[in-house]
Amino acid sequence: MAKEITSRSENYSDWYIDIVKRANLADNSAVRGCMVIKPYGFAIWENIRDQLDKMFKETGHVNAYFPLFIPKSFLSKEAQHVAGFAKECAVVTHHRLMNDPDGGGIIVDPDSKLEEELIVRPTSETIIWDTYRTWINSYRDLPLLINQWANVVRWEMRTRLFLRTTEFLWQEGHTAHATKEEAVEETLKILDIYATFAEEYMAMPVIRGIKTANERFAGAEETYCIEALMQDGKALQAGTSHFLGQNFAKAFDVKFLNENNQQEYVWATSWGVSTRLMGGLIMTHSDDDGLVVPPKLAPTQVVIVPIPKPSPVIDEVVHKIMAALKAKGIRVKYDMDMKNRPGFKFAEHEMHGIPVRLAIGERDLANGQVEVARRDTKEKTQQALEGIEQYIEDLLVEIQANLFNRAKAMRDQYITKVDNFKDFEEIINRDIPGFISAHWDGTTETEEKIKELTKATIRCIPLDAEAEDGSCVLTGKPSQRRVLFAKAY
RNA sequence: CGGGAUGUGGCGCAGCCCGGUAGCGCACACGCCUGGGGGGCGUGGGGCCGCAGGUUCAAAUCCUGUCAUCCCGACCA
Repeated sequence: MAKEITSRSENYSDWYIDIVKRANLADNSAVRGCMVIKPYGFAIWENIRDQLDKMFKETGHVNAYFPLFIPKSFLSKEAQHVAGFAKECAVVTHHRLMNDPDGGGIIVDPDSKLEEELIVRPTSETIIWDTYRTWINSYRDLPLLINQWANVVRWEMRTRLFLRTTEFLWQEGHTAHATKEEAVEETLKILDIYATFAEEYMAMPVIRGIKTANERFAGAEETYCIEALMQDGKALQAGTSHFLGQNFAKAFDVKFLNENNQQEYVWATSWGVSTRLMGGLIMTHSDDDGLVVPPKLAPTQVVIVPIPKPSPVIDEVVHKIMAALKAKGIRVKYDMDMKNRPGFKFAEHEMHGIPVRLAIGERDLANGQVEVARRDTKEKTQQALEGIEQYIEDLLVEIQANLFNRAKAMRDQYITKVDNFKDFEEIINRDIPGFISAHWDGTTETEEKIKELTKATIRCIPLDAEAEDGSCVLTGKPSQRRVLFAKAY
């Protein structure tokens, strides 16, 4: 049926790439590892961005913008931070080009070498904390709750559209607080926003948890995360919120005067989600017919297809329906294209994941009906034209809920409790491995050993993990709670 | 950086072994017939065969070099 799209069972990776390209989300670019986000993909990203932005602002955050370039010396001020990012930085060394005197075209002018090289930001903690030093003097300046929407560059070895690109778009929040308690509270508040957004808007169920020391952000005291499960049984880290302690305050000498006139270092957090969410969105809901977008994030929620093509009598009814839907705040589009036939249009709209499609022909009009097709179940029904806007409003709510419930049922089905290493290996090597809930002795050595043996990593220690005495699935040493393992993107 | 593969109209590919007018499908443009799940017929436009050398009367094809991309590993949001 669907042309040029690999089925999930045939090859999940190819399926993913086919969806991204055929649904016009993104393309590879002339620059290795960098993608072009196409208008339709960007429209979805804008909806993600706008909703998150609203949630940040509702919780007291404001937006600002910091430079793309970071002086090399800044990056090295926090030891762990530089260790974590040094291997994947793009560096600006010159600022001018010239004609090659030997006729070889344009070359870098060797005389334009920079005194100090500039790093293209892989993340902005350093430049931001260097700036905060001058902004923060007193406890009255705190808390400082700033977010920025930006692009960052991480020179990864292997890239995949949306999931891992050399340049990606994200938001990064950087907050400063007077006390540790307040900073930890902020970290958790953001984690809650991320989880709420993922579940209520993306319809993507997530597990809230804490990263192990091994997986922690470079320079953080504690990293909290939301982890989602994709349809192929691999985990996707969908967002992280870091409690940075006083590490960056100390590295950049950011102190404030407390109420008792004493100097103290500031407490910090940072947190981010990226265009990777687009990958999560695709791999949570889409099927072999194309993309599936939850109604709340769909650029177009309802598309109307005239059968077989626009005509004055059909147009008139369509415009009435559109007005009624728009009055309810529903994003609706009339497909007036004259070139393609209905069957082609149906397939195209399904490929783009539009939640609801209406088909209207003169036959329907004679019956006072319209055909309603929902993208999530592919169900088609005839509905009365009268009051159709209410039916559709309710249907969009139902689709949103159905997508979440379906994804959650799948996710829950693929969380397996495991108590010995033989079972662990068997589960992790299934076609759809999913999460493994198992005991772990708490050491990095064991974590690394398990990764080496199975390619599974500890995705997180769930925040809601109950205390339970057990023994480590690999070493048999005592453990107080289960952690979640999975193969990850 | 190790292993494998590929570069030919916008996209997907054949042609290469065995040198001799650059082809097919899709897409695109126009016309007619169609029209409730990716229509049919016809006509037409579009190419330094990745790049640079070499062999040859003659190179997409053979030789040398080079660049790029993709896949599999190690690194990661």
